[in-house]
Amino acid sequence: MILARLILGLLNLAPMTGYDLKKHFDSSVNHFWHADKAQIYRTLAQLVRDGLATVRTVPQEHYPDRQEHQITEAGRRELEAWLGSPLGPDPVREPFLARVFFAGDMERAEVLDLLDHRRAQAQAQLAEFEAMHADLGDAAVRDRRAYLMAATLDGGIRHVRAEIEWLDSTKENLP
Amino acid sequence: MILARLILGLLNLAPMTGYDLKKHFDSSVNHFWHADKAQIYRTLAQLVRDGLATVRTVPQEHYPDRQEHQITEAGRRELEAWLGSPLGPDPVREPFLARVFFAGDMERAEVLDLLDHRRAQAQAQLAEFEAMHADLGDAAVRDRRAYLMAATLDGGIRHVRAEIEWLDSTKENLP
DNA sequence: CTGGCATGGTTGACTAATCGACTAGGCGAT
DNA sequence: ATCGCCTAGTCGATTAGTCAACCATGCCAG
Repeated sequence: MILARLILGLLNLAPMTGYDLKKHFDSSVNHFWHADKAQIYRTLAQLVRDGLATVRTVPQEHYPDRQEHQITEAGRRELEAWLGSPLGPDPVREPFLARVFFAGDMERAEVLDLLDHRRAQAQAQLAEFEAMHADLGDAAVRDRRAYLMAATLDGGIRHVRAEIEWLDSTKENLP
Repeated sequence: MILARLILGLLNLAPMTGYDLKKHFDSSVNHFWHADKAQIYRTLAQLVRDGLATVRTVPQEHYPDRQEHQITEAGRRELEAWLGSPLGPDPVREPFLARVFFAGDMERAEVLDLLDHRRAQAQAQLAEFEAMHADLGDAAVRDRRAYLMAATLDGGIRHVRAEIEWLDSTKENLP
């Protein structure tokens, strides 16, 4: 599964708890992946079972203990293997395009409404991504790791922009 | 589930067998959704259980019988309800961006290789989509249903083009 | 002093999706 | 004659993902 790899990737940057991981999935990683917290904890347990990560309990004052997970050597090898493996075709899944595809029975006004709603959503997401991008320092110009992370965000932005342009053009010519 | 809706949408265009549906998913619908055949058959059975579709067996010469599924009135209402329902945020899932995000440990040449491979894939997909688009008649200018179906393909095309531009820009500035 | 929020984690039930094998007849090509 | 492909559909096993509840503690605001 891909989630196991993403978690390994994050653990490779720093040891983390499931809670930390969830926060990453909800922020820095959320423009290309989403993960449910139950699934994160279960995948983490599986990584430990498979020897790709280890846990140690770190007590804290005033807070619950942290179950800190660290990537192992085997885990690093797994990660490398994934990064170097051949690209499979990733299955497309665009629920919104699906709606549009089947919207032929709707009134013209309803279709316009649908497209407008989507546009508002996309615009909001664009603003969010652009704000995140602005927060990125200038390390991303020299350091390859930072550059690639920033690049994925840029990919998300271009992606959303393309969608907005498509929405506008689709509205304009709608018969 | 979304698949049930997509199947209803297709059945709304014409009565079909699971086999027919699978072919649609592998051709006209493949730019926004993919479905496994086992899942199609199971979902079809579920639609019948729920009264959203009916089956009748149509014998054929030289070929196995067709289990032809037709949408019911209740099915049409379901479909309409879906089309009119509020847009949820659809969870992003971009395995390729995920790889790039974690590719910081790779050599520069390896990263370039990864991006080039993806570019070749995207280019191939673009050619495929453009060929499909060229096959669409001119009905799509006047008829709303045809227009919207063509629009989703156009969306796919813009999407892939944006990805190619992103890949080029990412390669160009890679430190 | 109470309620909400953050930390940190677990469980059960369920739905969705994938993979591979299996059945079975007909067709055309080698 | 046999091999592979097309039509058409079914089944079992497994993985992935979602939803909602539940546990416990501590902090701060009202």
